Amino acid sequence: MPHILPRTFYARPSIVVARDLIGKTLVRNLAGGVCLRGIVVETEAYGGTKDPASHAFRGMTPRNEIMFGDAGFSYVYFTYGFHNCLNVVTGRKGRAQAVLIRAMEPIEGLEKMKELRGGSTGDPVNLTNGPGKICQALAIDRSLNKVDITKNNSPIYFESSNLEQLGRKVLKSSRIGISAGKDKLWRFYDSSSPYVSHRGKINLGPRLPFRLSRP
DNA sequence: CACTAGATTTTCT
DNA sequence: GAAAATCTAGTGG
Repeated sequence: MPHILPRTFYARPSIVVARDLIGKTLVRNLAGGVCLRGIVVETEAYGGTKDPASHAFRGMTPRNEIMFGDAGFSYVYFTYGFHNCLNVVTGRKGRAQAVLIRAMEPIEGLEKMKELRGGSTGDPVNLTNGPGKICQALAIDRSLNKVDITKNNSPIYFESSNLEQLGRKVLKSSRIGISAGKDKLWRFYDSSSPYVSHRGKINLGPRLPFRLSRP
């Protein structure tokens, strides 16, 4: 039986949480009882004030304040004038660690996701193969910043998945889109998922068919 | 398929 | 004032 990931899951180093979130289910409850779900296939870990790529590198600001709080809360930020990105706060209070959710495989509510993404996106993979795309497909914006993601009435939470054990191979690489801290291999992804972002540049491994075709 | 320019606005220096 | 944890459309091979 799937269960909501508790705060103890998040209260560990971001690198561990990022790795363990691969294969978990991201659940987004919309108003009106609509539920959207997807399997997490790509994440990135961000350290606190010691990580030059982290928003917390230069200390606490109004934007990153939630990173300095307890684990198990959302950190949603807006960037490049267009896009929102979803993170979960991890580690011990004050450490300011977080994990960026970069890609997922949709498993429920695909029609609603398409609609939120503005209709056809060409290749179905384009629905959720990037941090900005996930937020658009799941209707996530800054109004969902600082949300407790360990409650079953939360608009966002993660749960354990029956699909976790389906032979996923988790690989790691340097993080994407950053200028400092590229030496750290803190990006984790399911090597066989077609939904992983930046395929072909960094990712090796075969592009398998849609995972939903599996039992 | 590979590469890049351009969009657009928040955030912090 | 500059940079940004990105995306899309467009070009060229």
